[in-house]
Amino acid sequence: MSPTPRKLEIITAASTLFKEKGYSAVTMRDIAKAMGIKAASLYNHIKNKEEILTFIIISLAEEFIKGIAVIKESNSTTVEKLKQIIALHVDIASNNTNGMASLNNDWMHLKDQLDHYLYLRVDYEDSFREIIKEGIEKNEIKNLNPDIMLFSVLSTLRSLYIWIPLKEDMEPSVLASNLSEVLLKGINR
Amino acid sequence: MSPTPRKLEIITAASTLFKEKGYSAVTMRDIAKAMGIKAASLYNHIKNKEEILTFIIISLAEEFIKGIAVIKESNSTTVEKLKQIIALHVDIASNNTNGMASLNNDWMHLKDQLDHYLYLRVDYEDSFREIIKEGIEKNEIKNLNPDIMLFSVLSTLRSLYIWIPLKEDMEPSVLASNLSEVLLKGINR
DNA sequence: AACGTAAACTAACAAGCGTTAGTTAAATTT
DNA sequence: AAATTTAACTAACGCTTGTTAGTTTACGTT
Repeated sequence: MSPTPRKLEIITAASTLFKEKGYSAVTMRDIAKAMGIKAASLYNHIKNKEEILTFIIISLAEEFIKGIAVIKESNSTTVEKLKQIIALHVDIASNNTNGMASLNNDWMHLKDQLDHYLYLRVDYEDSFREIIKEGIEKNEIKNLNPDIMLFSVLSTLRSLYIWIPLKEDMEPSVLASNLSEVLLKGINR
Repeated sequence: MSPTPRKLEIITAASTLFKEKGYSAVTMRDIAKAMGIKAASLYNHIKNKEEILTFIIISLAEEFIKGIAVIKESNSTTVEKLKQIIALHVDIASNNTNGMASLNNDWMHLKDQLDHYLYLRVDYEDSFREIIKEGIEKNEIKNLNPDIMLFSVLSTLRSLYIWIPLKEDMEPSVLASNLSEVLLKGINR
């Protein structure tokens, strides 16, 4: 089940290229060239191109699902939960900026696992929305349209992979706390 | 300079497909099929595939540049300027959800106009950052890291094209004001 | 020393790609 | 009525695509 080291190298090389040009524009020959081998050699380690994309996306999606499940079931306050979600995104995105690009932009090229991915995504968004709604009911956060709050925060978190490489000097923990400040309290004085 | 009606139909059809699968995964035969003609017929109206993408991206980018220039030079308060920027994004995204997908995800496939696009993008972000910094200096908004504020707000605004089609019932003006509330004042109570 | 395996290679495939050339039919202008 | 223009068509091109088959090379185990 768990990939061999060489397979992981292929996935890593592919992730970098997928981020630069998107899945469809990257050829097996591109991936091979980045590793200094020929395209046919890749098939000693992987089944096909789709398997690479599937691994990148599904393993990341499951990380998020596991993360939010723990947060949701904890007995923290809503604000604490939201901060934990922000930290979760900063953590995962920091450790895999390349893969996050595929998760965001190339999921529609999944075949076998497309339905599974869509299920995970809906599940994640539902959990997130639940936490927001609970916070409104308990009067812990503002009573605004939950979908708009979800959309606003999640859009920022999903774009982290673009900005993190531009701010390499910033510690993930610092980024997470600064982001919490902005997302939770706004920028208005 | 301005495209013929038929050329615009091609661009519109292409935009829809580009949003669904990304520029690289859409073939000229796909675009032609969506219009009920043959791929070769497209070339009576356009120079090549790249021209379609270039038109979609550059015309949108220039809309944003023009919009923010007006806002920046106005003598509104910082908070008013920020609300105007939010309204600008909601307006443009509402009228071209498909094209916004290419602007966000397919700009790297530009050739001739790639440099021009990158220039416009930097210019836009600089103007936006300027407005934020000015607001901090004038004590109109919080004194937080300007890059993080910029990143946070702009990520949400750039993702609007994904969410607007899911919320067709919501008026653009209502969306803009709700979004202003969330982005400016945060979700914490 | 012989064997087995892992991982590279060369060569090739069928399918699909963007694009061009030349043709045809209908609509518009002279 | 004749000439021109517009916008579709068929056919084909050279190239690239993902992938397969068969071969070679290097290395650890017997």
